[in-house]
Amino acid sequence: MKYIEKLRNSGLRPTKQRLQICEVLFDTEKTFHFTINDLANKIKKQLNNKISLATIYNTVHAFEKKGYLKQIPINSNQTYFDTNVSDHHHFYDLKEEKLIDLENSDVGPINILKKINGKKIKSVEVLVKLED
Amino acid sequence: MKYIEKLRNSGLRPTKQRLQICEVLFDTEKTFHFTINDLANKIKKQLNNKISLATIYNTVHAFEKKGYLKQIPINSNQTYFDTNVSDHHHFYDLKEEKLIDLENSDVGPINILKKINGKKIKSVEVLVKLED
DNA sequence: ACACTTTTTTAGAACCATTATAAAGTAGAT
DNA sequence: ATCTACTTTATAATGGTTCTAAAAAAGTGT
Ligand SMILES: [Mn+2]
Ligand SMILES: [Mn+2]
Ligand SMILES: [Zn+2]
Ligand SMILES: [Zn+2]
Repeated sequence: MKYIEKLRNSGLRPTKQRLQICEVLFDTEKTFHFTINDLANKIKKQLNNKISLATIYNTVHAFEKKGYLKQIPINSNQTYFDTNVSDHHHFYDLKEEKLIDLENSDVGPINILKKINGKKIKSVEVLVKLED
Repeated sequence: MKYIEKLRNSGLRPTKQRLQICEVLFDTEKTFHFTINDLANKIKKQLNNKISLATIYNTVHAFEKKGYLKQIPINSNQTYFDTNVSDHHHFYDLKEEKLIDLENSDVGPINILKKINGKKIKSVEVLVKLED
């Protein structure tokens, strides 16, 4: 299993549940955006065994903390995550309620001119809302 | 009252509660960011009478719909609103959990190169996360 | 002022995503 | 095999937000 190493190196024990969640999240060609609910459904469909919701939450948060997932800042009652952890931006289609990746190259360089004393920039994220 | 007209023109009846919320929100020199909970506390402190939480929610949503308030896209369990409805951006201080305005002039011009068929851009919002 | 309609406020219930709990299970070390 | 720390799990609790439906207030016409 290719994820055993990855988990071990992160100080996470490679349990059956974590490995299966890795498969669902990272064994795809393309990266994708999801909510916990999306992920739970995907797991139910792809896997024959059940993983408790608490474990899904725990695992997603553990992976996020290790940098294998990113949270996307957006106003929604559910939290959105991204398997694309590269530095990039998003369209948000208001009608469809869907996120679309916007690569850094699709956005001109962003230069933050204002400085805040004693603070440094950790990330710069652009959200472009779309309407019809 | 200067807000009576404003509310009438928006098709909102100028009730005592709405006028009082207007005072708390718009009678200040500076614009500010708030959650519903912040606003409820502010109302409790500034006003002698009580406004029910349901009315605060209703009013904030009504004002947002009319464009007198903006929702700020951010990952939090609470929804953040802004009395600054101009086109602008935000710093988010992760340690202090505070938002700071970032005027358009503090950010270089943003050019979204990618186009989505049949959709047009409604807004472009930048969130700059700050750490120590 | 009064009657009538529509909108608004309100307390409280309901909703529901997320987090906490604590007991049972598992992984890794010795 | 034993021990210990970590993990999973079902379930309860939490808490922001929305819903409900009855009372109050606002607007309209007379
Ligand atoms: Mn979360
Ligand atoms: Mn809201
Ligand atoms: Zn993305
Ligand atoms: Zn602002």
